[in-house]
Amino acid sequence: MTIDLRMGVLERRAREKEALRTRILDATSKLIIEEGFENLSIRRIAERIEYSPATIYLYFKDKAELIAAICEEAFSEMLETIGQACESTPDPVEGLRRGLRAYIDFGIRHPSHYLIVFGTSSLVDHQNTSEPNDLGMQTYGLLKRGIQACIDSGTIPPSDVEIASRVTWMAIHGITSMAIMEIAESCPGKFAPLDREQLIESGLDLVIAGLRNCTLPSTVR
Amino acid sequence: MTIDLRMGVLERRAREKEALRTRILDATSKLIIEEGFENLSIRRIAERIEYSPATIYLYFKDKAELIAAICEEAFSEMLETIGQACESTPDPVEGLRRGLRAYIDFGIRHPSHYLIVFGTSSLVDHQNTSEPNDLGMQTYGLLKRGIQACIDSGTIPPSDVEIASRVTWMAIHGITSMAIMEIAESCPGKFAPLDREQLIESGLDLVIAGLRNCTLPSTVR
Amino acid sequence: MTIDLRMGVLERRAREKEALRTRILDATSKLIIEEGFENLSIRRIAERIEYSPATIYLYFKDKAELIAAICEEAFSEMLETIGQACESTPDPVEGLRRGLRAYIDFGIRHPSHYLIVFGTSSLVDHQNTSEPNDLGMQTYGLLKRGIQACIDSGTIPPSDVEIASRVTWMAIHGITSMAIMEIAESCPGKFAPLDREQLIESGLDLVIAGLRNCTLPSTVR
Amino acid sequence: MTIDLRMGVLERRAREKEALRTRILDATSKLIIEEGFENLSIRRIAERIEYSPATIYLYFKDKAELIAAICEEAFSEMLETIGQACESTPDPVEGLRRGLRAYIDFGIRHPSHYLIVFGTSSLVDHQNTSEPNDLGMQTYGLLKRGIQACIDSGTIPPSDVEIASRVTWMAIHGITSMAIMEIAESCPGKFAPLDREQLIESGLDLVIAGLRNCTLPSTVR
DNA sequence: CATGAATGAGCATTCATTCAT
DNA sequence: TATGAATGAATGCTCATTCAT
Repeated sequence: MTIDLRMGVLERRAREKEALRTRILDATSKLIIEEGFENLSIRRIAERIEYSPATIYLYFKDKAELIAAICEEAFSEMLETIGQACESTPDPVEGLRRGLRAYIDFGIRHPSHYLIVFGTSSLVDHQNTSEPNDLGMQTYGLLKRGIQACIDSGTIPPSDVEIASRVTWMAIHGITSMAIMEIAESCPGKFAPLDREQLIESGLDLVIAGLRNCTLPSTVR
Repeated sequence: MTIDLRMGVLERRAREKEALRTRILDATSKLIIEEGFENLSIRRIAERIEYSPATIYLYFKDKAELIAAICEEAFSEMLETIGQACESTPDPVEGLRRGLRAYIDFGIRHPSHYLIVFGTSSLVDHQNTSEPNDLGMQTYGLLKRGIQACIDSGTIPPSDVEIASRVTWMAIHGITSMAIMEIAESCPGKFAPLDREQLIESGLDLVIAGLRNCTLPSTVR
Repeated sequence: MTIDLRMGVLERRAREKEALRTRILDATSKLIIEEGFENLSIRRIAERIEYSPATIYLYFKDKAELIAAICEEAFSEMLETIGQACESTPDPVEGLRRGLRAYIDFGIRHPSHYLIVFGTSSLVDHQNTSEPNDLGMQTYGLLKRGIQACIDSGTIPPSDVEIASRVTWMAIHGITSMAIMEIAESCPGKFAPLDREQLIESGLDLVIAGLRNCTLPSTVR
Repeated sequence: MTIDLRMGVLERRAREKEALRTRILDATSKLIIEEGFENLSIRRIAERIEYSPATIYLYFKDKAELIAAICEEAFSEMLETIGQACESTPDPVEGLRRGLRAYIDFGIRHPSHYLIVFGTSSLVDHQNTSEPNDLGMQTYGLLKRGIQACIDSGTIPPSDVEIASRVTWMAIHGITSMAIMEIAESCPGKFAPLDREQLIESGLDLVIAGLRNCTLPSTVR
């Protein structure tokens, strides 16, 4: 009985601990979205959750670890929504297209998260992060599978799937990050302010048409 | 002779001054690549060039001016090399392709310049920069002209040139920034380390094929 | 008992916190006297109290708030001691005189506080301070009431009380600030080092005699 | 003849040197008036005279020496205008009054100079200045003489002239510095914005009436 | 478990001053 | 005589982080 009680206590404690961890992550996410990554500070997070800054260090070794956790969260959501999009139709090309679109939309919905993970300013940080980032790989795997399905169905010409996937990703990344940049309303008026939706759809058209009509290498060099 | 000597002195001084200015710019560039734009500080630059922070203010009014100088440098060279590439062949499609390739190569050769200007970390700064950035517009003009030439020659289907250009730029930007990210050797081993040259050429193939085989909108929304 | 202990801890902490706050204020005061208001810096204060500069920001939002705290402290004590002095006698003229003397003495006792509030180096700061400074107004109100009482009792000729008060204040301010300057032992030997007490009393005699024998304007221009 | 020529050259050089010194002083004075003492910097002065900052050090050992020179200049003008005012009438009381008024007016006309010399923020600096400041003493001498003349003519009761002078100076200093503070438009609306002219004249009335009707000590303690 | 208090390191910028030329 | 170049020291302020309690 004593043991049972103790387990109950331990359990509750574990749950509470987990709950605060989650609150920290949520607050951080919101802060990033609302005030931008560069204005994120431990103190601001602490204020938000109404705990002291020191408390955060009980849950995360340092700021980097906290951000890494955020990225994982982001990746996880990304993986799920893209996965759903891909599977929402039996048509392989349409599935691929929906997956790509989901990727872009994720970037637009979570610009800071996207930029933390794929933005060029994250160069340094990734170097230190040695872990292979499983979720990212899984997402990329989704893309590869989508491309493969198209090849298998004969809708796009056969080629090395690794190359085709990477090339597709590059282009889609360009669309995504430019879309994000325009959200941030930078370059105001520099360029004709085109309709974002139209631009994204055109971009997808271009990529899909490219994939269908271009013979990519069948072996990597 | 006195005059000659004096002129010599003045000249040497001017040269030295120019040399230090260049050293500052170079150090800044390197620092941005190595440690990220957000970790750039006057003090770090000063350390790098082994001068005192105050010295930098002898060459640039403030941090903003220093960064602006880097951008201008970048744009100016970019415009020139791309222009030359475009004009190096009478074939419009080949000209377009060479221009795009020159764009990518510029990014690879001057990653920090590229990232400062087009990288997503520059979001904030561009907002403040009110000037329309003439050189950037001119470069973009080159792209539009290239696309238009292809349309005129019937090699790519007619469409709104603004849309076609922007979509192309997005995709090429994706290729460029991903290429840069790999230079920086981030994501080490995360993905199969494909041959960069092959990747870039495949990307260009994809984009060109896309442009040729895809009917983009003929009017902006 | 546990509660008692905890309360003890909390209390002690509160006391310590208050103590450091006071140390900061004192150090600031001294620094202002010794090195002048314009040489006051957060870092110097920090050195003085042997804490890090950052610590000061735990007690005061910024430099302005720190200085504001000093002013409030000053005004508050000033108001009280002058008020007591005024009321220490039923004779209106003697009451006025004692109030003025209390004003001068306050300045001598708290030279830096006085100088921050009324010194000419505070020109700039007051401009920014939008709040009407209630305590200062109340102190000035004391003076006006004192003058009015004298007029009412027929001991000084009737005149506009605002003018009489301001003129009195000007003269007393002169006495006070000169007395302070001599405390600081500046002008060493420039002038015959007269007895301060005698000087102050003579100054008060002059002002009171002036008020009694001079017909000041009865309406403001 | 050679000697003559040389002397001519030397003379011209001396004249030129003196001229630049004067230009520096003038520029400094103007800068103080226009932008305030606390914004005075060697570089700003250098810009004004279109010489390099280093040049200023050829004429003045350091900033302090330059400012000391400015003060002397100011004192010198003060002495002259007050002297003229005193002598502009045979009536000793009126002469004294005019002298005091000239003092106040000088302060209003050259607020920064006045504050540098008599302001309380100059505490520290005066300590270092060991020289007895002859011009200041002479000006004070003017006041003493004025008071003495009044005593001699029987218009103010006999007393120790040193005490009477100091007391008078204190009061007048109060009027002057408060007038200056209002020029700087600080304390905006804190107090009823009385007419300055009226205030000054009333202040003088008070002081003169005080001197006439008050028996100050006849011996210093 | 949580935190109040404290801090070292960092930031952009300005200044008086020096010194070789 | 004059100066261009350079700098050490200073400014107010913020932040991630630590640690005794």
